[in-house]
Amino acid sequence: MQSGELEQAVRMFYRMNAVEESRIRPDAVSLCNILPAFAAGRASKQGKEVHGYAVRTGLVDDLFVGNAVVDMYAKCGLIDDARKVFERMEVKDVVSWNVMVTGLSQMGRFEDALGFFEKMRREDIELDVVTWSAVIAGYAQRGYGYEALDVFRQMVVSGCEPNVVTLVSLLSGCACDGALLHGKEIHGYVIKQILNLIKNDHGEEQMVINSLIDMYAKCKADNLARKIFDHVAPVNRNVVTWTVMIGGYAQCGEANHALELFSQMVKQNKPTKPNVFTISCALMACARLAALRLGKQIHGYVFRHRYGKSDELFVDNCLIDMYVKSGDVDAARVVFNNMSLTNVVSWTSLLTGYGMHGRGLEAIELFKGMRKAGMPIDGVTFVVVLYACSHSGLVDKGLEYFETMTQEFGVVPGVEHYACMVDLLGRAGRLEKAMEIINQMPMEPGPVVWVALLGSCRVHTNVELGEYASNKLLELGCENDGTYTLLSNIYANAKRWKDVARVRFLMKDTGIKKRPGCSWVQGKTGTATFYVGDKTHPLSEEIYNLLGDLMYQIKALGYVPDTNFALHDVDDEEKGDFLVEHSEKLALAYGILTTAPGVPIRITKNLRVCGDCHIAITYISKIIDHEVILRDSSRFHHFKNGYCSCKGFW
DNA sequence: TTAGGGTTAG
Repeated sequence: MQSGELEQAVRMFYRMNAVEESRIRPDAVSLCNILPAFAAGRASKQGKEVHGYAVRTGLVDDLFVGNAVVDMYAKCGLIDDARKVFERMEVKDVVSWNVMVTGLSQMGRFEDALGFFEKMRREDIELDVVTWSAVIAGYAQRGYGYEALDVFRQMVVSGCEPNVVTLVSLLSGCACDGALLHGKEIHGYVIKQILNLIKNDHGEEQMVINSLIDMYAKCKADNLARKIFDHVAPVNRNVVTWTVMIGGYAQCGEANHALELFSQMVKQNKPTKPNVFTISCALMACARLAALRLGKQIHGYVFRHRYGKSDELFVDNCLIDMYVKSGDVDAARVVFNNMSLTNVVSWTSLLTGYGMHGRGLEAIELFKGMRKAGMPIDGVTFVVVLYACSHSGLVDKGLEYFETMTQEFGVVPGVEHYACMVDLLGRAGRLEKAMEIINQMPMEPGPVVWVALLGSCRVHTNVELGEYASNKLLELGCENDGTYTLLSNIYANAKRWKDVARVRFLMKDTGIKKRPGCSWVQGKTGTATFYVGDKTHPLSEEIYNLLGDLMYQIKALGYVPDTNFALHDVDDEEKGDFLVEHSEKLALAYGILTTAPGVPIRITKNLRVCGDCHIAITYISKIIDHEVILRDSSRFHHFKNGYCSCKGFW
């Protein structure tokens, strides 16, 4: 409810009091008009007074008034008061029960809501579409898609006809865990219902179609989602239709498609104005791709189209995240500094940024500022602070924070904090101390802890501990390409080719494929993507020629190819050739060819940067007139004048 | 009178 409406309701209320004094009694109808207004405005004080009036006058015994009072208390968060009134009602109907079921569900007491639902069934109260929809929505909001689907089935069996609300709730539940994709008969049913809605010209089918698109996109069936999207005539698409499709692509890792669609949205003949949801989805896509240029354009769009005060905070937080992940943490800081209002997300996003870019000291300063500003410091804050220490090699500072987080802040370390400590010590090469921390853990070390240890074993070539960590991961059922690849790399590093072959065989046997390494550069005309040994780019010949030149030049400066990273069981000369073809080197050469002197080259890699590429790019940065900003799956590396910002902590 | 769709930090 708008605040104006609430004021109006309050005025009505005082007029009603005056009326009471003049002995003209407001009737049930007036109470049923006023109570929902107080419910919507969460105005429990006024609501209570009206309740008092209803008791004094006996109007509370009216079924509709009773229901409105219960609903008012429930909506104001006073669910126990709601329940007391409900219990005292002599005559109840299905609405009285429905109000309690939804009230409890929305107060986070879903178990109790289900208790009421069961009681309704036991007492043979005829359930209506609102009861069923409320329970389906309750499951859906908690991410229990299968349960929502199950209740939906029971509803259909009982003969109760679903409506738009039911379908929208069901689909939002199915979007959480892909349940609908496994229930084809329900799919058919939903489609039939939508067709019915369209045929009967309800005008509400758009909402169901939007939910359907969202559900498919969230179930990673983005092709299917797009099919439906394309099927909807452009005039019938509203801002949500666009947003769910853009957000769906962003979450499916199809950020390019998301951004194409965003451009299409704002360039239509009669454009649909993106709202904050759309903006945040588009910025999320930019952040994933590190698409700084497009992110800046969206920033410009936001600036020109001034969003409301309450939306500003949300959009600014998304902008900070976009700038941080696109490699421009200083731009993120400017956004932060210009915010009239910040919240914990704003601070944490920027803190993460300083961590990712290896600017640990600034992260620590920001953390101090966060305390001064009175922001809540919780477990998440410490994950970020420890991460920042870890990526800047601030081992002692990290150990200090780990000690004080409980003593000073009352935050008990969870598995994720131990994982940060293992990472912190591991990156710094203190593997024994990392193992000591693991042995001291009061809980079972989860996969995150072993992954952190395994990663460090890879960097610091510790075969024994690496084998131990990967065995632990396999015991925990983490049979993914990352575990096997890291282990295989550790063996290859130690020249244990038989073991490499064994791991590769295991991968083949279990059908696990290594994700191919892939790097991309944002050029003026779009994104150029490269895989290992890629020769598909139109500039391929120039790229390889330039790389050949660069290799020749840096070898003269002292660069020796680190063949440990080639990981093929061939002789060293051949390995050198494989190394030249790594995706990050190809991306860099393309960047040099297409970027004006003095302008930074921004590269993104889906996996961690290869050690040899890291050394090579450090050398190359001595002889080119560009800063190279490389984001890998772990952090940012800023290469300039023969130096990398990561200082070896990667 | 009661139920409903799309966003941010680790």
